[in-house]
Amino acid sequence: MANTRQQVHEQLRARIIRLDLEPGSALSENDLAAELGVSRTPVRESLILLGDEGLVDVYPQLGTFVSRIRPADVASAQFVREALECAALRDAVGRASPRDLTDLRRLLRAQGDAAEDADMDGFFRLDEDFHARLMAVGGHASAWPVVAQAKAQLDRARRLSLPLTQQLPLLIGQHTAVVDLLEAADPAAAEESLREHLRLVFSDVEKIRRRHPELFSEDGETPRPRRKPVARP
Amino acid sequence: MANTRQQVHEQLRARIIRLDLEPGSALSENDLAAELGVSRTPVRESLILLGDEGLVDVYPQLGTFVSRIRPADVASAQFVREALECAALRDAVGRASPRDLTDLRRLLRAQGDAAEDADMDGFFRLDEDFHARLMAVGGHASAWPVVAQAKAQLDRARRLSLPLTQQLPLLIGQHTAVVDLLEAADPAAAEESLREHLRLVFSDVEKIRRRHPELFSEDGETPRPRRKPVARP
DNA sequence: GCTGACGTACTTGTATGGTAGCCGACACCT
DNA sequence: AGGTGTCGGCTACCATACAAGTACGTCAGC
Repeated sequence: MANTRQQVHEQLRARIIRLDLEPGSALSENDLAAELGVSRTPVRESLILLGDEGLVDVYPQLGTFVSRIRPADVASAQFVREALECAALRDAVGRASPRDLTDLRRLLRAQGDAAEDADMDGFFRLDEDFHARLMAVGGHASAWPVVAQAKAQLDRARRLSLPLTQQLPLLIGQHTAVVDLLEAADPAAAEESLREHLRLVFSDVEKIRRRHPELFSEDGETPRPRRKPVARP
Repeated sequence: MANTRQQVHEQLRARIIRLDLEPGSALSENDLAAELGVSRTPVRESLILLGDEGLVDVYPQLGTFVSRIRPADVASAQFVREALECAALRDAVGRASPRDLTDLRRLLRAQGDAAEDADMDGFFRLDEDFHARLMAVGGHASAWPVVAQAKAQLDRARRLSLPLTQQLPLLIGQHTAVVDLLEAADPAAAEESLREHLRLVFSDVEKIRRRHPELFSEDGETPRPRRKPVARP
């Protein structure tokens, strides 16, 4: 990719979602530009886009900060994701070709392998591929970016919940159930199964919130972050 | 609002949706900066955001153009809007307070007045208010921006269909039906009524496509637009 | 008349300089 | 001691300069 801005944007986005950049930490245009070996311009433009996605908060003349996870945003993202994926699945039932089904089942097997190897990054990618493919089967691949943007808010917290590795087989089982019901052409049951699966992710986020409250924004908190104090002589 | 970028962004966005800036026309950073009396930077940053929304297409080293309406994008936007608004309406049934219902009915009356006065801009605003309020009643006000972004693709074409003014009472009637069924707490009928309403808008876009094909991107069209010829001496 | 090379004018992309505003630290006054 | 004014350093914002690239108009050559 020739475009510096896109490179910076993708890299920062990945780092934020991986929690490599911690919620609440400051992001200075100057520091990032120096660290990445580019000028401030593409960094700044990337931060503007990330602000639009809700992944960073920009306070003019004060600083840019990795946004803390806002419970209201999580609920909103979950609503968007659930509504879109379930609607797409309803359209997918009856439209799935044999090729679609074999591809989906291949993804399921790959997820099983990744779970056995404890390959978290691989499992995450395959999970994303699975859900994207499901929407594509319904003829709504072009709506996936909307889901992906909403998902970003959830994935930051989910990444922490996976060390509870014993859940992986459960997730794969739910995926399998969705595919089975899709093949059986039972729209209502398929949708309910998918909804249950997505809601499980939601409750995971709530668990993480209790275990890592520092990643979330308290309700009564002042929205204005503090600048880091200078070193005293 | 002190922020120049936001001002430029909102103004350009409004102009594009109003079709004041015609699909396919070139937008030069320099020209816009001169016209608006600001430098290239805020203009450029606005164009990046508009590109992210799908309202302009940026071709590096070639130019930036108001995007033609892509039928695939219209279908995608319609899917997103329908899924989200219908899901929100399902949640709204049974939650609507008397205050919600009176506010909604006040909006309906205002729409009737705007229709009588042939106040198109006013009717558009009230239509937007109505749908936003409907989602708020379901507790999903924060998901409205997602709908609004999808709606932008539809509204560009809709603006042309409204001179068929005789449709306005039909739209208001459908709005009224939704509120009636919401008050009657009939989720299935309310959802079906809203879906029919949204689909009508969708079919309007198709009508406009036949009457104004120049606003839409042909399927076999080369994606690379031509640069405007220079004046000869 | 037709074809192909080339120059020019335009575009967006990137880098850098200067400005207004905010916060924290600290001396000073009450 | 508690409040207040000022100063310094930092920030994002905006303006501007430079670089890389594309397409069109021109014109030489056939």
